[in-house]
Amino acid sequence: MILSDRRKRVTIKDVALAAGVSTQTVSRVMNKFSYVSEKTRQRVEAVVEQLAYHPSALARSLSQQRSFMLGIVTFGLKYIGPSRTINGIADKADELGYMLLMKEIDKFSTTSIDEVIDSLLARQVDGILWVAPEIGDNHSWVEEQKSKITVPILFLAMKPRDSISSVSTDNFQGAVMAVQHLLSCGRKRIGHISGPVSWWEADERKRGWQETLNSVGFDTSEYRCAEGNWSSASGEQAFGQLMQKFPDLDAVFVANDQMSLGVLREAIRRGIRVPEQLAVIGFDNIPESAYFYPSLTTIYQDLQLLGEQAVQIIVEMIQARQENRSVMARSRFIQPSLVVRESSRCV
Amino acid sequence: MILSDRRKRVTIKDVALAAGVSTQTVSRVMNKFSYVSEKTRQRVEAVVEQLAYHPSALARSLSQQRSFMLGIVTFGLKYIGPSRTINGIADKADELGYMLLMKEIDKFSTTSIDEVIDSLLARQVDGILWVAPEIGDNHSWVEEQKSKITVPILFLAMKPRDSISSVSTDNFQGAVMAVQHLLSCGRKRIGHISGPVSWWEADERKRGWQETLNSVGFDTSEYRCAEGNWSSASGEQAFGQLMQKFPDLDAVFVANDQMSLGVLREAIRRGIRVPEQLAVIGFDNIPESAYFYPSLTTIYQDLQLLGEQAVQIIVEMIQARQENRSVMARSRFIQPSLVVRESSRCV
DNA sequence: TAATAACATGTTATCGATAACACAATAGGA
DNA sequence: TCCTATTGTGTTATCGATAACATGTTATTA
Repeated sequence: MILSDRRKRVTIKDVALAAGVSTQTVSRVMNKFSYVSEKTRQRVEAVVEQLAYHPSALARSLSQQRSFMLGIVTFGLKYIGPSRTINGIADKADELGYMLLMKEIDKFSTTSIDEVIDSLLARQVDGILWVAPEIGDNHSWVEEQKSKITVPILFLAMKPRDSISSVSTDNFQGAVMAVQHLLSCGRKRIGHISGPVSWWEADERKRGWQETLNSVGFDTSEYRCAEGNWSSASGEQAFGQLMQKFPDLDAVFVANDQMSLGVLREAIRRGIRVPEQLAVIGFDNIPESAYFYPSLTTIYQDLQLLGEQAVQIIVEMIQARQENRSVMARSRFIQPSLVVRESSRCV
Repeated sequence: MILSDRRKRVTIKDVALAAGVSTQTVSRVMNKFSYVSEKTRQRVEAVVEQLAYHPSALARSLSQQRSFMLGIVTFGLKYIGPSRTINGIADKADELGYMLLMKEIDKFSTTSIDEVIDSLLARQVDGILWVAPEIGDNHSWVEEQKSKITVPILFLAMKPRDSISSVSTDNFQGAVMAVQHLLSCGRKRIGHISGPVSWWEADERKRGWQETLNSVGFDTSEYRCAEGNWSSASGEQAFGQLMQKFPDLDAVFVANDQMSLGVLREAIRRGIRVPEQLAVIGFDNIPESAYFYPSLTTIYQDLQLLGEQAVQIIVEMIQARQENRSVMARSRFIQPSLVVRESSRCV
């Protein structure tokens, strides 16, 4: 057992030399396929074992022009949403043999977006997953720059657009379900606390609330809505405003669970009994929401699944491009579901 | 303006050819340093601009034997803790010019650990951050395998060991602060709901509770402790057990905020008034805890900072190795702090 | 038995960059 | 003026693998 210099990595040449074959043969053994005699194979494998040879994925990427890495662009990793999604991405990527090259962005300036994409492309990622919310027109660059991006790119939680692929939770439908549930419990005056409406997701949820009320002929001339910023603090505050203007509210659909928590707290402070006087329904189904007081009815969006599907789809796109097939860009939706708990018990 | 084939990447050769210089000169222009005449520089830069040349970081990594990538090994990304840490890591890495190559593990078998490390090394990461909890002896491989890992490695949240570098929150000290706070409020019968004690972090928090009570001469012959699994459900259940056995409890230190939420809920169910009859203190300071009912006193651990420091340290280790200096392995602690809220108001 | 297919292996070029070295051309100092 | 140091640029080798091609050896088939 020869111990070579610790610092130096064992290369395919070392193996070839030690086994008395060409590097090409070693490469063949490592990658299966192609013909190698049993005898040679065993000899090479023995040497590989002995020298603890591990091929350089880096060199392989360079020569194959393929890295088996996915570029992940995220925003707001400290929040639970993105990290759940990443979790699903990581699982599926692992299963399909891809690694993740991550880059977090903290703003949406054109230059920073350019830089991020360049840095991923420079490392030869095979595809890019854009895991960042659509806020205002921060996705407008997509149309112009799309042609410059030389690898498949898939957007998560983006408003559907022609000729761009995306996967999103059906926020609109989720909101519809929430409001229908409240209606079915006999609630008549249903308010809404939205997320920042410049966010596409927040806007969709709001639209779902509004259109559902319209569709059953409810008066929405009075605009029973306040805007928060996803935080519990903002939920608490928005609910205060709402109650000030509409003391007769008997239900509120809140755009996420964190804000719902703020609502519940403020309700207690004001002596409003939930659900007797006021039904509350959230969105997301964070694990804690089952232990709020009262436990929170909410719309469950499966972000883990979203991440998994995203990887599945982008890998298909990568394979298609590899085989020179072209695939239709497509926008997909994942359906959320209703989780009924105490905060909306029928009265 | 010549539009070349979309598919083909612009290489240094294309630039060299177009500018009428050697590739080496282009390389010199791209990397500053070294002598290039002003005239040549401008000509090359113009061509770079025109062809939209972006150097391949991949090729550079191969030839420089340096990738400016950090390997990140995580566990339990779906929980908020790890993702907060990753957030800090991502920020600092970006600042220092590193990208993150992520790999999530879901179990701790020796083979899977081997595989993970190999896959990172195969891609030539410059260093590895191990962002996974120490559970039982799942870190025992470190001692044996350390020599095989050819790049610096830094562990987060690991029990200090000689000749291994780590950064952790001082869980013991956090627990001490929590219990001292309860004592200073005049609480006499202080229970504990721990995390899974096979986790080093959980064990440290428990030890802090125990030793603090011992140090002030409190009777700990009665073992006022129950074990949870970090979830709200387990907190609720553990608290039930605890009250069954020790109905006279006047305070409880809970090993994380999620479990505390379960405790608060169960306390309400049992008609126990918090904080009048029972003080509750958690650990972590998740954003929601300020909006629990009552709002939760807790120990704040700055995971973001933990991540940032980790990157800072590993980059120093990388630089040291690059310059062939050796650095002492060191275990570091980050101090948590006490956040007082309603759930422990003095009576 | 000769032609052909399947198997087995080696050689050379390539992926896209940088390192190391070589060699001019200029500038400054003795 | 000659020598040396500083600049500026090109050439060749290298990083660690695979692709493409070439070639030799068996086995199969007509």
